[in-house]
Amino acid sequence: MSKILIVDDEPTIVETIETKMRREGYSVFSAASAEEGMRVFRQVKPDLMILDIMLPARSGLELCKAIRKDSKTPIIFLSARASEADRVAGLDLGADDYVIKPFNLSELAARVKAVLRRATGEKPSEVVEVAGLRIDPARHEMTQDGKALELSPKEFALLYFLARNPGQVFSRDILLDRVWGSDSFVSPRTVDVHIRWLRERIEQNPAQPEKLQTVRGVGYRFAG
Amino acid sequence: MSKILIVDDEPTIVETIETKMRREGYSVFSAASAEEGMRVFRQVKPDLMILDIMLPARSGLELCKAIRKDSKTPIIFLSARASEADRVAGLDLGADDYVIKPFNLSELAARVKAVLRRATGEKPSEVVEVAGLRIDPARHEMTQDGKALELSPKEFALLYFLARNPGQVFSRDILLDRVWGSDSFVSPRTVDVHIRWLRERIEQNPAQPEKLQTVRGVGYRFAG
DNA sequence: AACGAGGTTAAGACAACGTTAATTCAACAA
DNA sequence: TTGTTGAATTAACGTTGTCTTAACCTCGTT
Repeated sequence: MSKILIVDDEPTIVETIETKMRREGYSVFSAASAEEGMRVFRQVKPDLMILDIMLPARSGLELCKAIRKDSKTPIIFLSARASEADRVAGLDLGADDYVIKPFNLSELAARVKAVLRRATGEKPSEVVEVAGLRIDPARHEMTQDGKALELSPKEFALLYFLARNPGQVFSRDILLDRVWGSDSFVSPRTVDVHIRWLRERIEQNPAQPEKLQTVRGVGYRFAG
Repeated sequence: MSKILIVDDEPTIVETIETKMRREGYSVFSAASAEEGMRVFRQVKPDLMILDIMLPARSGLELCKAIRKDSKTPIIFLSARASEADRVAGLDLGADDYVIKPFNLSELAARVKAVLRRATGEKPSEVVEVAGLRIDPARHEMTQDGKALELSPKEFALLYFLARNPGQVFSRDILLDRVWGSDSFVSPRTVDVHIRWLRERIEQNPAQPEKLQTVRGVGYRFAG
């Protein structure tokens, strides 16, 4: 999950944001000054920064400038009231967004999500073509020899993962981790059921699978 | 050398842009309101305008409309976190480009240059034609098999966005970001309702949509 | 044959979606 | 001002599809 660095000298604010962001599933780091912020930044290389404009000694704007020198890490500014001067300065330094205090925590979370999506998630998703299958995540479409097939979300995700790594065997645990996510607690046998449904759809004879193969005692693999 | 007119009610922003543009070698004029902007426009006949959408009293959009009545002067809109709806409204009125705050000054300069270069040249027609629909944002008109249909602003923006990217699936979150704009905090389910209304209008049988398809667990897409 | 691993099936829990209606808000007219 | 209209948003409710689990079955190995 993404790492977020919060830089603000007011402990209560840091704490509030920290709690919220953790609950949203991010790893959170924090610093109370620009100097400390820079140190932590270098150490943890966060995916996004939330930065108070008003900081003691060196301002958040300066920190932003320093960071922008050698990184494109997205930055969201936090500013006490809408000082236009701050805003303009923020624009010029390449802030990705700004939030005005007092702010709504959900609003901040929404902006974090949006900025992270723009920063990381805008790369074109890759179409996988293998064994007559064509899997296009952007269109969420799967075709076999030209014919479109309907898949449920989990089926789609599982097949996409396996087909992207043809020939490689994955244990149920690994599949759960990679396809379901590391925070899911489902029985490994759940995988079996989804494999079965996939076979039902893409195998000529589901009883003798050619594409989705079982490796006894180990797991499953997409033939390749 | 080209003359540029900036219309924005925030002095710091005007000043920032002004400095940059002078440095780029343009003659710069400015105004703080739509009325003043109109006056200055008539006087100096600028080669390009940079126009804030949010202006006191009469909006930038109205000013744009007024100016477009008797001139083809290129206009670049400046908008706090532009939404697709704003953008459509802007295109509707013949804006030449669009810059979203917070923006990068160099980026703005680059766009100014680009717009001036093709000032007389081609403007890509933004009309989308797909599946019997014809969507023309410049006229804010939509026809299905030749028959005109009325759409609300949000409906229009949403349909335009989806139809412009046929086949691609968009999550509710992304649609909110791209169509509503990143500064809106509406529930993702709001998208559902607009989709429903659109289906009501453009689908033969709204219960079995052929154009606006649901991709369960993911989002919506325009068939294609 | 006994065991373990995987296959298969069906039922219940749950989440996602569709739909409607109430509410809020802005624009506009009287 | 007041009333009217239309758009947008949200909550509530009903419906449907998906996921998960557990029980049982089959097959291969020892």
